[in-house]
Amino acid sequence: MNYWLMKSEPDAFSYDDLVEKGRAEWDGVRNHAAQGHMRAMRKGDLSIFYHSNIGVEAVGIMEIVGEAAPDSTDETGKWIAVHVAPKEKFEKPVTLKTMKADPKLADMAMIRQSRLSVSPLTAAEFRHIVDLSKG
DNA sequence: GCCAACGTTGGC
DNA sequence: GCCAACGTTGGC
Repeated sequence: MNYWLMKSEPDAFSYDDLVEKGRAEWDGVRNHAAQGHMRAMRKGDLSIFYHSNIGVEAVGIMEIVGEAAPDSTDETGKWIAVHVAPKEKFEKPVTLKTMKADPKLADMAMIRQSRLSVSPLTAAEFRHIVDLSKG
């Protein structure tokens, strides 16, 4: 099982939007590094849902429920998307500030390369973020 | 193939 | 709104 972190601007698509839909295509990713990570995702993998720009915090966990398939919003046929479902909303979001200040998270791919919209997490990083969300 | 110009992302 | 990081485009 692998762990991931995926970003979305909440005014475009928030964790609550995902809860409401029950399942969604994670589309619109147009970056090769991010695409590579999505291709490596397998059913049952877990991902942190992160709100960029507004909130700037990790807000919950989602599960990968559908592996790489053509992105329905892409007409070129070059890009893929995965399907995700909500798993657990954090009681207390974990802010970027908190993550940046935590030495256990200093090597997080997203912190080292802030613009990467889909990034891998180690199991330890994932568990630590979940722990932080419980206060 | 190099690199400058430009566009986008995302934190602050 | 500003700016840094980074990706893409296009001239040469």
